[in-house]
Amino acid sequence: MFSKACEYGIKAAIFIAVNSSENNRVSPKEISEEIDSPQAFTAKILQALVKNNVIKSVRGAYGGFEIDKDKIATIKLAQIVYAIDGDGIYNGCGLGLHTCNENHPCPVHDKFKVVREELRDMLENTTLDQLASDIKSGVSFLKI
Amino acid sequence: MFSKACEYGIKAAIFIAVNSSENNRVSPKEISEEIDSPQAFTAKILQALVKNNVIKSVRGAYGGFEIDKDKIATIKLAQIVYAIDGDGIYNGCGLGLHTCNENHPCPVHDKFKVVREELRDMLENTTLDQLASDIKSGVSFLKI
DNA sequence: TTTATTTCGGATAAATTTATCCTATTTATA
DNA sequence: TATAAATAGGATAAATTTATCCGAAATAAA
Repeated sequence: MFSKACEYGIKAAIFIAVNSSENNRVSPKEISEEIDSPQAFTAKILQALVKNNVIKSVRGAYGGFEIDKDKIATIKLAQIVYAIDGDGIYNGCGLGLHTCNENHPCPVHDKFKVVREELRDMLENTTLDQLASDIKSGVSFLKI
Repeated sequence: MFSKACEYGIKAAIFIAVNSSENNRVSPKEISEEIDSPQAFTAKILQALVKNNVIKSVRGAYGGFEIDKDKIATIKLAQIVYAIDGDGIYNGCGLGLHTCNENHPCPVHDKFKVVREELRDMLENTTLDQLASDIKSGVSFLKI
């Protein structure tokens, strides 16, 4: 469904959110250990999230990644997916047609629309704080 | 959502269905031209569909690919996707966790479940003849 | 101001997916 | 039986995604 990069990005953002809510800045090393991902690759993905204003980086000694506490509740899964995988999941044709729309639909256009709307809905109505709180309470997990 | 191979596979199967309903056997060349896909790669995908009993191949002169007329209405999109992409889309974790289930869920487990069920539903309730008839009536298209 | 720490970013490598090529095998027809 | 036409399948190449490495730039603290 999502690229590996996007999976890492989502998990990393959740982990950062959990820590930022406790005023704790984290490094790529800590992140990749907690979410079980390759460190250098994860660092690249973090850069993309920084560029897209999903997370904040602080360079230099005692630096790391964080999210403004009061922003955690406003960040949607959709923003993370968009930052890493782009808008293909929303706008791309299910069968890869270049031109696929109501007037010139691919064979599964209508059927896919339902699924895609469901997905879009989910991504746009799920915020980082919801996901982070489940991690904090031990209801959900970031690895294994 | 699906791999390129799977996209080609779905389109190829629809094209074969359209032709088989008119007692017309088709070649990889015709198929790849009609669905705008690389010929040799498409041929490989057709082999996978043959192995999984989605389509039938006839070797030798005057050979080609076809689907038993009375089988077209029974073939579900799900079978094609399974033959090419496997069951990852059903069973895989949205965030790539090896162990992700009700007892040990990833952060988006419940939210994803809804989308995945919608997708599964769609794939298991869409048959080749439905898709083929839209192509025949010019309502939907296989390329551009 | 120097040093240690840490992100940034470019270059490169490995793995996977996508795509091509060529030969073997099969089969209908002459 | 010989021939031509067609799928099967292995080997290989190209493209993309995933992953690693290393030096440059930034920054806090000594």
